[in-house]
Amino acid sequence: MGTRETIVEAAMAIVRDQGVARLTLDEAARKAGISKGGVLYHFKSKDDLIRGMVQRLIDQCDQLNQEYYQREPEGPYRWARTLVRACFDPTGPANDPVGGALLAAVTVNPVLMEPVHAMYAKWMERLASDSPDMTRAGLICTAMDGLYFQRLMGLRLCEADACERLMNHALELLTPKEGEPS
Amino acid sequence: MGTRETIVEAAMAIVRDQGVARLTLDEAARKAGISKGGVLYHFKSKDDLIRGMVQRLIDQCDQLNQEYYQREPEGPYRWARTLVRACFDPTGPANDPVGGALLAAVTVNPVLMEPVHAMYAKWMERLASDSPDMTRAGLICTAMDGLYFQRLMGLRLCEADACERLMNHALELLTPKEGEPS
DNA sequence: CCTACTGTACCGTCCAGCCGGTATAGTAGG
DNA sequence: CCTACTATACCGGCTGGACGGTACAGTAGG
Repeated sequence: MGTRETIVEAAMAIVRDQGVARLTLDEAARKAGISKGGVLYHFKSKDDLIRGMVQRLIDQCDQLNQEYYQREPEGPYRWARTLVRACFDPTGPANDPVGGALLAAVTVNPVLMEPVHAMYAKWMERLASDSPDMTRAGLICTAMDGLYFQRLMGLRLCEADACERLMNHALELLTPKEGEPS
Repeated sequence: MGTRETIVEAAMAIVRDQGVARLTLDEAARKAGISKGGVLYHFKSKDDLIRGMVQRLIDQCDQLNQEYYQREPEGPYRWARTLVRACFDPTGPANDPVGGALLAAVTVNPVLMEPVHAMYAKWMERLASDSPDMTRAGLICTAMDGLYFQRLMGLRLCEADACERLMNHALELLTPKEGEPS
């Protein structure tokens, strides 16, 4: 694995385990097993490092969504269903406990959120492309954001089984019944 | 208004207008029109100040929920409907643009989240007390969290009208139809 | 030797928390 | 009424440490 990736990985781990405040160049270097100079060689500033973290998250999400999309049967709400399934992937970035605290790090510098905004816009576009009822799809996907939020905040509302019921219920709501007005 | 409240108010404003990173004792003092010493007289540390902010948020939420609960007709999902309505209150804490960035401030010190956890637990209890289908209620309320998350992150997915449609759709899903199971 | 990369030493800034001080009000004893 | 003492509220300078960023001196592989 490239040094760059190692550093990003280390930075993520720090945020996850110790909170955003603890993310410093020194600490990231230590955790990555190199020196601060090394970190600053690869990322020319702390903001730059955070940018790297954000990009990584986006890439992971994109990849995961792509995979689930392939696997999801065609039909209405295919993208919405994909998003739901990806959100519950136990290995995905959404389930890294407090992992996305990356986004919290971003709170410090809102400008760094722009790539995320772009990602969201893309998702919405996809969602709109195959959702018979965009309000319905939006509501369900917003619930997925809620799940993410709860994880970020350390709220443990979903025990494993309640979690699965939640997912199934969301999917049900995205499966138009026969004879139901779209 | 007591000095304590003034300080909390000032701190909130800073976080809302300038981001968490800008929240310092000096700045809070300046904005509140007193000196740093004064701030530290009322809150013995920065963490303590943040604790005060969290408490204020909780109190506001509680009050808002109480109000909406009174106004909400009896019947199944009364609490769930209350939470939905409160979430869309334009003057409520949930709609203070980026206001809840308070929670982001908290990201800095996860320990300070404990009161919020307690609040959540109470909400869940209430929710469970009058929801025929807890999975349904949980999903909808999680969507409300998602809304909050999107606001925190500066994602503007709800234009005013889409927002209203979302709320109505959520309420519909909490209004059991005649002849529907459960 | 040169390029890519890593390590170390250091600088300037910022900030939390401390502390000594001031002002005001209340209270008690004589 | 006056003095001594105490409590509350607030002020602002100081300091020690942390952190981002720079400069520069290696060093290993090609």
